[in-house]
Amino acid sequence: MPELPEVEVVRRGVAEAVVGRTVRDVLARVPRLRWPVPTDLAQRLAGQVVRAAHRRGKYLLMEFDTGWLIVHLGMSGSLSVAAPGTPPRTHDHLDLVLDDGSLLRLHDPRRFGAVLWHDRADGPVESHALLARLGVEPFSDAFSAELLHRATRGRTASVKQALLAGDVVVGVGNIYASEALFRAGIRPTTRAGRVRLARWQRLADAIRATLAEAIDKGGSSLRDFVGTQGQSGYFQNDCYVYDRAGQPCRVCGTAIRAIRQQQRSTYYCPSCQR
DNA sequence: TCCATCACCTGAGCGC
DNA sequence: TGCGCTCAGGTGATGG
Repeated sequence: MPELPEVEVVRRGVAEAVVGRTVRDVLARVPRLRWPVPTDLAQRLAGQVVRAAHRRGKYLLMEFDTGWLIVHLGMSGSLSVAAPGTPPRTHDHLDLVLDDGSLLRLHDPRRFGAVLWHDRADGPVESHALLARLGVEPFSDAFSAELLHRATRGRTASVKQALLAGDVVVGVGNIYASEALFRAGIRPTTRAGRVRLARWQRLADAIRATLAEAIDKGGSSLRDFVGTQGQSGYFQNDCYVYDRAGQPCRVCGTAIRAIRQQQRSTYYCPSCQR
């Protein structure tokens, strides 16, 4: 499922294949995904050039002269470039038809994704309701142990829940939260408000390292994710704990434990993580 | 303000 | 083989 690394891999693919190209048409095959798909996308985008591909958290932002196409891949979404005339498969919900007839195609079986439009006349895209409340980017200068420490004082939720909430740091989903907490040696159930600054420093370093490594490996393909050329990622081969319940810890050999937190699976090593 | 829970959705996997 | 159930999980809405 797409987290920050997967969206970043997609963004790079879109930047390479689509930026600078002109949109000829938009074909939406479903009226809504998580939210209604704007019905006037074809009128808005036909004849417009894709100026840039940005990412904010797990949102992909395709910039046009008049605004931004906001795409969220949800849990099962993927974007791929298809040859002209390629017939849609089941769950191919939306095509951007480019000037040469090739297609930027959104595939999303679970339909938890979203396609939205933010008009430039309504202000910068960062002011969009879905983006305005997001926390800092983990690769930005604003991201630090001090920020994490300060933002979680007094919070009784678990440290993993604090990472997933997205109001402090963005882009860390269920997989990478478990992996980063393992690398930092912090048990996921620890109350966020009781984590000391030195441990936040280890966690901040681990978050950056885990996400960077995942991007280098093309993301994770644990279930649905593929890149814009249909390629799988390889990070899942390097997971220390995620989806490894009962298997020996790669560091100490202790059996990896699986628990439920807020209806989500959490994996950790009871020996390495305290 | 913070936190927990629910809802949305479909495919895979499992037991019967 | 087919049916029904559970699980997977990102995130907004809701209520305590």
